Amino acid sequence: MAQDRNTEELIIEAAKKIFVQRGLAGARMQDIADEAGINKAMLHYYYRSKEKLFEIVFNEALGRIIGRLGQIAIDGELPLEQKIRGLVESYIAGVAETPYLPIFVINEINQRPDLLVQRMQSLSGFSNIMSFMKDVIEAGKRGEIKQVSPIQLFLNIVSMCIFPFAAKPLVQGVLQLDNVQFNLVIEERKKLVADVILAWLKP
Amino acid sequence: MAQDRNTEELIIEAAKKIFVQRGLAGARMQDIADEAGINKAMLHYYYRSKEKLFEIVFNEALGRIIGRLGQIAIDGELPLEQKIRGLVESYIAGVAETPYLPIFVINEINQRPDLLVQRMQSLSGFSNIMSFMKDVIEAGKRGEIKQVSPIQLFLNIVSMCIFPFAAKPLVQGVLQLDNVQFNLVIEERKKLVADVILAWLKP
DNA sequence: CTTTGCATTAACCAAATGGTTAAATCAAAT
DNA sequence: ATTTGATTTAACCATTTGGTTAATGCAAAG
Repeated sequence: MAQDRNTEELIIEAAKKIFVQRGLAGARMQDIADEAGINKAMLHYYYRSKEKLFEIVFNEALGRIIGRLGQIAIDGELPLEQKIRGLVESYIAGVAETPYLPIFVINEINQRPDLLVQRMQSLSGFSNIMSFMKDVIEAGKRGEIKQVSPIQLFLNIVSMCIFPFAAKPLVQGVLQLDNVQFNLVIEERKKLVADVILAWLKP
Repeated sequence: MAQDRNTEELIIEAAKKIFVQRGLAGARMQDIADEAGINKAMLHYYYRSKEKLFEIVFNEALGRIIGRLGQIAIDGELPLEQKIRGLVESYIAGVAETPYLPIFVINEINQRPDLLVQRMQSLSGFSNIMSFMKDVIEAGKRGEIKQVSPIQLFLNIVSMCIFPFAAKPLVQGVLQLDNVQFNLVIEERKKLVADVILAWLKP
C-alpha cells in the first residue's frame, strides 16, 4: 500500500488527514503510520517528532486560511462592490474545498497562541488586508460607501464566510440539514453574504 | 485547599476549566485533580470515568450555547427589529461571559457529532428557533422585511455573534488587537451586527 | 560479487495515563 | 466509646504512547 509514491509525501498526506481530523492532542502516531501504510518508525526517521510533523501540517493549514484572507485586496482596480462580491465567492469556494481546516487551525491556535505569533509576519496575505482596510476608509470618505470600521467590515465578512464551515456539524444538527441541503445553503451564501455586506455599506 | 466547598462542585469547576481549555483529548485527569486540589482517585469516586465527567461538562456547555440561541424568539410581542436588536446584544454579551465555550463545543462536536445528536431533541432552545423562523417568513409575506431564507438569516446572526470569539486569538493576531481593543470591538458589535442584519432586511 | 548507504522493519523502552484497590480518616448515630 | 457509612489517600496496575535501536532489505556503485 505504500510503495508507489514518495514516502515523505505519503507521510505528510496521512499526517494532514489525522491531525486535521483529531487535532494535535487527539492524533496518534500509530494512526498516522497506519493511514500511510508504513511502519511507525518511519515517521521519526523522516520527521523527528510528533511536534515537528504537526508543525509542518499546521503551518501549511494556517497559510491556506490566512493566505486566502489575502485575496481580500486583489484586483485593485475594480470598484469596491465588485471586489467584495468576488472576494466572498472565491473565499467561500476556497474554504469549501477543505471545510475542516478552519476549525483545526482555530482550535490549535486557541490552545497555543504562540503558533500564530511566530508565523504572523511571514504570512503573505497580511499586507493585502491592510491595504484593503485603507481602501475601505478612502471609499467611505469619498461617499461611495457608508463610513464603517474596516475592522468590523473585515470581521463580518470573515465570520459569515468561515463560521458555517467551522460549526458545520452543529449547524447541521440544529437546523436539521443533510449534506445535500447544507451544500445548497453554502452555494446560496456565495451571493447572499455579499448582498448582506453591500446592503449595510450602502451610503 | 479542598475542604470548604462541596467536593463534587469543586471537581466540576476544575473539570470545566481543564476540559474547556484543552478539550477532551488534551485534558489530563491529574490536571483536573490538581486544579481541584484533591486526589486523582476522587474524580473516579464521584464521577466514574473521564468520559462521564466530560459528558457533564460538555452537556452544560452545549446547553449554554444552544440555550442562548433559544433566546432568539423570546419577547414574542415586540416588532422583529426590536427582537433582533435585543437578541444580538444579549447573545454577544452572553458569549462574552464565557468566550472559550464556543470553540470548545464546536470542536468536540466536530470530532464526535453523536454528542450533539443525542441531546438535540431535549434542548430547550430548539423549538424557539423554529418559531422564530416562522416569524421571519410571516414578516416577509407581510412586507415588513425583505423575504429572505430564515436559515440564512439565522446563520448570519449566529456567525457574526460567535465567530469573533471562536477565532479570538486568530483575529487578535491578524488584526493586531490587544485585549482592550478586542473588547472595544466586541462592544461596538452589539449594535453594529444588528445594523448589518437590519440593513439587509429592509424591504 | 561485494560494498556502501539509504530505507524499512520488528522488537523494545520509559514515561504518561486512565483507572483500581485496600487501607486510613472522619463524622454522625447508637 | 463504638459502630457505621461515607470520604479521602497512597500505592499500584495495565495499557497506551511517543520514541529508540539494532538488525535487515535493497538498489546502485565499485
